[in-house]
Amino acid sequence: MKQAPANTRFAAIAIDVPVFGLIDGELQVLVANVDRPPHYKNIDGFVGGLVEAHETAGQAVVRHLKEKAGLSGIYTEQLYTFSDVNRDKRNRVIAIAYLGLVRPDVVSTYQHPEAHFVPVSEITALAYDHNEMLIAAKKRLASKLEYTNIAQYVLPRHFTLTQLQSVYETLHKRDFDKRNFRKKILALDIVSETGQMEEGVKHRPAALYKFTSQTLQQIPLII
Amino acid sequence: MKQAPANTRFAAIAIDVPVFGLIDGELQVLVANVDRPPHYKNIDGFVGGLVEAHETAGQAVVRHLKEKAGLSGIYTEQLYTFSDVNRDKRNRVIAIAYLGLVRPDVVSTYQHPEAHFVPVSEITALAYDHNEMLIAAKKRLASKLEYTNIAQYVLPRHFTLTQLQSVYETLHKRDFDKRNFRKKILALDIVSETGQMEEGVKHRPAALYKFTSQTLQQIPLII
DNA sequence: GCAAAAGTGTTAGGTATACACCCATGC
DNA sequence: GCATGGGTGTATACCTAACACTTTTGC
Repeated sequence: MKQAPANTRFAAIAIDVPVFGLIDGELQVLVANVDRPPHYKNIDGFVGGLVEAHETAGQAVVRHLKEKAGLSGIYTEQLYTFSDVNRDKRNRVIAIAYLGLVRPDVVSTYQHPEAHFVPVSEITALAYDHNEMLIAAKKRLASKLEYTNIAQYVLPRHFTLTQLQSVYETLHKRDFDKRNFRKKILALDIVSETGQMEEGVKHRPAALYKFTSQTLQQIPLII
Repeated sequence: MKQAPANTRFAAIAIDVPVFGLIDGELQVLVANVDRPPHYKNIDGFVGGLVEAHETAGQAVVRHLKEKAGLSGIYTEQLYTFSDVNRDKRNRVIAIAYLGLVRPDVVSTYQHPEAHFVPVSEITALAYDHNEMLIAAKKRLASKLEYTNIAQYVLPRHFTLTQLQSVYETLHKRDFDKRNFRKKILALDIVSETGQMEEGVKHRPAALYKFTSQTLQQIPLII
């Protein structure tokens, strides 16, 4: 592969990945400490890094998530490309943002020297333009819930209908009627019973369900 | 603005814009001749070009549309970023694709030495990965019709309800019942009568409508 | 008066919403 | 036996879909 003429190569290409997880009805996002004085001193930012000459943006996402957050095999999708001239105050970096999702067991057992999950509600200032990225990512997630089976990527493989409902309630900031929610979800045939029941809970155990398709599918209108 | 270290700057950044217009129930797209031997000889591709050091991707879109297609003030939105290592066989170029839309009068009077509109149905091989871009762009347009007022950008400012219906029919490749379509659109309050009527048609003149909001709005479910 | 597209209402079936009580388990 | 969340049905209002004829204009 030849390189483009040097004067056309003024920018570095980065990927950044807000990774969301949902625990106890609270939306969490993965952040890492950014410490690049003088502009970014001891401030949180999403996990990300440069794209290299031999890889696609998607491959860079996989690599950086593994190296900098110890995450692999998680759901990601491209979100938006941020190209403001001063989005990185140090030099010109174009960032291809991705949305990442992890299941609750990942969040609750997460241990990593560089990165950690924090409730989105506690996020204040982030490095670069990551606050803007966060808004775009939350919006994308909430909207995809309505017309895809994306909820599966923030749930355990086997889950109760109440857990599923809680995903919708958390991300849409409103409550749904339990009976109506169940009727709708079951009518859509996007989940099926596993035959298993919850165990070790101090109330009546719930039936466990799974998504019928393990890949992202468009659903004709969920909520 | 300092530059990033040279070894991180291996790629050029480009924007590419499939611009759609709708004429007589046929979807048209703007292409220009690409002639960059040996890989791309005399083949069509979308209008686009490099992003420069001082501008955002959005600004590059405005500039290239003006310079290479004589278009300004048209609707555009970011679509997807293509980063395959060999998407441009000559050297590494990352392309931020945008979707562009023009009104019918633009398509029907369009004259430009470098670019021209062709029916999407007649498109075969395009340069670079532009066939893939075309698919993504058509999909985006069709899907945004369903939950936004984006149709306005492919219609005259004043249009008949039949013209509006025809936009939906063309992009969804199916027919709608005229009475039901009108009821639905009018109930949504996204268009209002202008008070004017069609002129110079050899049949009963239709009432002319306009969109109540001239900016892109989410609509609670159109079709 | 004919061709061409505009414009308009009703009915039936299905979907969405609102709403309250009994059940199974752990402690 | 009590606290906790699991699980279920019905009635009403609303929305969707199917369907055909009359009106206005240009020629």
